[in-house]
Order: sequence, then C-alpha cells, then structure tokens
Amino acid sequence: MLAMTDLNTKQQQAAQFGDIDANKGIESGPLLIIAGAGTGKTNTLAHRAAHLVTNNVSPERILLMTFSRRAANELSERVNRIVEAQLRQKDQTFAPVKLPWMGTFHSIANRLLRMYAQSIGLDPGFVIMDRNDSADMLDLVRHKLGFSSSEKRFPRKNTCLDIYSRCVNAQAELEQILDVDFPWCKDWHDELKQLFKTYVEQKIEQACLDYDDLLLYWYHMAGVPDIAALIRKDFDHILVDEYQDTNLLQASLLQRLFPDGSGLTVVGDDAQSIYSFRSADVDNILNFPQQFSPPAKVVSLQKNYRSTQPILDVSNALLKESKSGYKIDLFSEKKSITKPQLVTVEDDVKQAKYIIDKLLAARESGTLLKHQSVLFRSSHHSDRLELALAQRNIPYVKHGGLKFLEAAHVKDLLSIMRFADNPKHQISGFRVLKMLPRIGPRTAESILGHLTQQNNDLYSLAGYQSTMVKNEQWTKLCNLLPSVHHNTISWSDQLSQVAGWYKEILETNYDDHFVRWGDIEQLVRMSQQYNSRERFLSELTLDPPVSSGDLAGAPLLDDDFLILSTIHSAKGQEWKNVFVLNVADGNFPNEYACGDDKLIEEERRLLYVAMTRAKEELHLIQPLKYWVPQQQQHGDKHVFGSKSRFLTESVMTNLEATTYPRKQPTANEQLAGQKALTDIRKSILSSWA
DNA sequence: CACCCAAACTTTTTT
DNA sequence: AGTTTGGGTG
Repeated sequence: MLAMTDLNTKQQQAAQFGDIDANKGIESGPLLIIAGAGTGKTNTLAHRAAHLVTNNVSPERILLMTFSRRAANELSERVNRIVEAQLRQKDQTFAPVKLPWMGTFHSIANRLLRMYAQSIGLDPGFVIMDRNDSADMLDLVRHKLGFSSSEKRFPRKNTCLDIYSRCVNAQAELEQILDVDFPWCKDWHDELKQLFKTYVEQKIEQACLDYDDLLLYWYHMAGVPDIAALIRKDFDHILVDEYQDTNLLQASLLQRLFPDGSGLTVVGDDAQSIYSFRSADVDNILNFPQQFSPPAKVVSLQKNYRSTQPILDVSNALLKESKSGYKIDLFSEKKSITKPQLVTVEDDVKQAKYIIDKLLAARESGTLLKHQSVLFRSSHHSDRLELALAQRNIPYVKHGGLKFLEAAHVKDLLSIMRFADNPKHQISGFRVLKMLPRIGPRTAESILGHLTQQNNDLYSLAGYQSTMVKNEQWTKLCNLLPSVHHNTISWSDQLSQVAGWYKEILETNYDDHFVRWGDIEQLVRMSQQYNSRERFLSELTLDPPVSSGDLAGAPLLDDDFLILSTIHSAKGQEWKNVFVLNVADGNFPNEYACGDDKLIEEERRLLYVAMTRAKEELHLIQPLKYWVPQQQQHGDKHVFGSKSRFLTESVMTNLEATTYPRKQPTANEQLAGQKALTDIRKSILSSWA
C-alpha cells in the first residue's frame, strides 16, 4: 500500500476506494464523495487519480470531467506531482503522467463527436456556435417564420434560446418548461415549437452545433448500443468533479454509458450547487447513490483546511436553515476569536469606502491585495467600487462579467474565421458581409443565396454580380476567404491576414479602434498556440478566455492586485480576507430569484459559497440603501433594502454586527445634558417688535 | 435598400 | 446602460 500521509482517513478512504484487480488495475463500484467547501477536494481527487495510475490503470483509460478548463489543468498538475512523489518513494523513475481525457463535459463531447462523426451522420467539420451565434440564428429563423411582425410581442431571441436550452438540458417537454419557468410565454407554445423545429433543421443544414447539441448528440450517440459499447470499452474509470452542477442530460448520458456505475466516481457538494439557471439539478447528487443497486458508496469530507472555526460556524448555521440536502457540518482546527463581521453602511459609496479602508489597512499589516477579494451576486454590483478603486489607484482584476468573446470586434474577427472555415454557416457569413459598406441585410442574404447555389464554393463569391459591392474591400475578401478555407495561406498566417483585412473596417466603424485593435492583436497571438483552425475555433468557444478588455492595461503591470469576482466565478477559490457586497434582500437573494422555494434555496447556497471562500476574515456588508440601475418609472434611484432574509437569528449569533462609519454623535448629543443655552425664537421675534 | 436616429425595453449567474 | 426595434431619409 502506498503511503498517503498527507490525506486524512476519510480522504484516503475516498482516494483508495475499490479493489486492486489483476486486469483492470482497480475494480470499483460507484462512489460519491461529498466534499464540503475547503475539505481538500482537489487533493483527494488527484490522489485518487494517482492511486489508479500507480496501480496500473493506464492514464488514457481514465476519463476525467471537470467544470472548467482551469480546474482540469490544476488537477492535472497535482496528479503529476503526487505520482512523481509516490514513484520516487518506491525508487522508480518518473515519466510525467498525461491524462489525455480530461476536460469539461462539452469539450469531451466535442472530441468524441469528431471521432465518431461519420458513424452518426454528422459532418466532422462542424462548427460550434457560442450563445450569441445561437441566439442570432434563432432570431433569423423567427423572422423567416414571420413571428416578429405579430401584434403581440414574441419573446426575445435570448428568451427563446433560454427556453430551448432548458428543454434540452432538463430533458423536459416544452409545455412543462413554459409552465414552470416561463409562464408569461405560454401563449406562444405552438409558435415556439415550430421555431425550435426550424432552428434544429437549420443547424443540421449548416453543420453547426450549439453548446446544448454537444451534450445532446453525445447522449443520443450513447443510446446506440454499438457505439456506447465502443466508448465504454475505452474507459475503465470515470471521475466527475462538481457533480452538484450537472444537469439531467449530463446525468442521463453518464447513466447510458455506465449503467452499473462500475468505475464511476462523482465528487461534489450539494451545498454549493449554484448553477440551476443552466439547468443544473441538485437532485442529481442527492439521488446518485440510489441510482444503483447496491447503492453507491458515500464518503463525506467535513474537515476543513481553509477557514477559521468562526467562519465555519456562521456558514454551518446558514446551511442549517435550508430545507434539504446532506447539510454536512464543517469543522476546522484553526481557532480564532475574530467573528465574521456584518457591517451596516449607509449606501454603496460608504460600502466602497469601507472596503478600501479595510483593504489598505490589511495591506499595511502585510496582507497583499491579491490575498483579498470582493465577491458579489451580479457583476454590476461592483461598479461603484470599481470607480472608487480607480480613483485611489488601487489595481484590481475583475472575474466574471463581460467576456472577451462578447466584444463586437472580437466577434467580428471570429465570424470571418468561422465563415471561412465553414461556408455553410450563414450566421457568420451574414455578419461578415454586413461589415462591408453599402451591404445591409438584403444584399447579404442575396449574396449568401448565390453562395448556396454555387455549392458553398467560396471562389464563387467573386462572381457575384452587382454594381453595389464593387470595391477594393470586397475584392480582397473574395480572395481571402477561399485562401483561408483551402489553407492556401498557412494556418500560422491566417489570423494576421484576416486581421489585416479587418483593420480598415475597425477603423471606420469604431471611435475607439485603437483599444480594440489591441484585442485583435492579442487574438492573433493567441491563435499561434493552436495547431489548427478547427481546434482554435472550437476550443475558443468551449473555453473562452476571461475578460481581457484591460489585459494590456495598467493593472497587470502591477503584480499585486485585488480580485473582484462574481460568486459564480469564485467557485473553488480562496482568499485570506473576503468582502461580500450588498447582503440585503433584493440583491441577496436577488429579486428575480424569489419566485419559488428552490430558487431561494439556491440563493442561500450562493451566500454559503461566498462565505466559505474566506480563510481568516469575512466581512458581509449590508447597505441600508443602494443604487438601482434605472427603473422603468422614473422614481427614486435609491431603494431602501431590507435586511436579507438569510440573516436569521441563528446566523446572526455567529456574526459581529457593526456600523460604518462609526456613528458620529449629533450636535444635540454633543451638547447633551446642558440646558438650552439660548432660545433663538426670542431673537427672531424681537426683530419685529 | 442602407443607414441613422429616437424610442422602448430589459436586467443574474456561464459551459 | 446598452441593446433592440421602428421610422424617416437619401
């Protein structure tokens, strides 16, 4: 038996679960690891992977699915270190372990689908659409079906996509989804159904898959016995991280592939399930054990290595208030007399001031900015703070919120690449053509029609007859697209060539083209890291780089900076000091999430996630009034928030309530105890006497 | 038919 | 606040 000295008993139990088997290395039934916040989940998972590898399970037969690419990389490094350490103990030589099958559900789906494309009637050159593309395509379909000109307003494209996505991911009928989640769209049931049908047809026609399709196709592929058998045969072990955030579609495809659960390990914490808007279903993890017979083994990790006990006390108290779940109690050996703070401030200006005060004080006493963070429910909550930070010249980086790929110019450039890659993909084509001056929706459509007639041969673009489009930009584009498509231009030059063409458009269309060009150059550089156009395009949509508008800006020149993050993006992270903004009803829970109990429960878990990020200091900030980004009616822009419903009595006993700034005594109080010094009324009266 | 401007509308979180 | 829609102009 290998020494696993740095694991506690429970962790070891989880890491080593299963019997050593001569053929398969390790033979194990289904296993569920409930890993509370900060209980060493990644370490345990990495040890489990390492345990498998050192017991002769070959690395390429392990399928490891994580929530994000970042988590995957971290795990990979950890596995490597552990395996190395263990082999060194046994005096064996170490060759780095590569776990080739590691990534998000979506990226694994992408790989498998390309492998099996031919067998399932899928164009192996399919393009992956991001959410925006999908929404645009739906919009187009909606126009074609004539739903946009109806008397009553048809749901917006993004709403439509949300509805569609939920149907797919929750594996439910449209009617049911409308009833539960989109009751205001119920009247449009028939039209929506037709819309989605046409949308699916369009996607097939244009050889493109949206995010949901990646899972959906995988799920259907797993339903074909021959293919399922092939896939199953390739993997001895499947480890799924963040299982609490999987949706029904993901759970069902796992079940199809590995019906008896052998070799299946899932890890998660139901108390941290915060992705229901993406159709994640906590019931997946709650019901996991009973899915099998005999039921899966459950190991729960409760010893926390991150936070001080007072922080865990308040977190535990919060969790106890929820209506369902495993409700594990976290405990820690880190004692402290400092209770987490609940700070009442007047408004968001004071809130920002408080944070900056505390933040700088902490830095003075040796805590770097990057060991502190500010967390919030929605990304605009930090607006006021960002302003204040900028004024005080405090460098920060914001996670969550606007994405690199959502910037118009980046979308422009990528759509040129996508169109060149797959001329059938009309959404990109449309976007590309409309960039040109004097080309609007109608002309673009007509050009695309011409292209379709010519079998999507990009060379035929030059033959499009029109007096309108004859200009140099058009001619260049007609040459550029086919040379990219047929790789006449080598891959390493493609992006810079395309960017070169786009520069002119950028300069005429945007005032701030200078800043935007920086992003384009960044993109060109990034493309060099991928070895083909196809990989570049799919990996970029599957794993979008975090916000980058200010990537070249000042903050990164400084190596110490504050982290601002939405709670969702803070998953898995930890900081010494954590500030949570706007802990008040309306923001926390969010006013849009007060619909039903399930949503409220999730909001509570969100606060739980935020609290458990802190190692030493936790400040919950409660503004008495806060800014509401312009309501329909022009009323007061300030709204008085009431106390968050999550701060119940039992939670409050674990918090120290303070006020900031320390209340100044009023003038009357300062003079308190003295008799009236004078009566002004007399002097006023006297002037009329 | 393209383009520009004004008015209306909608808000969370993200693979 | 920033996007989407509608109307008017050239």
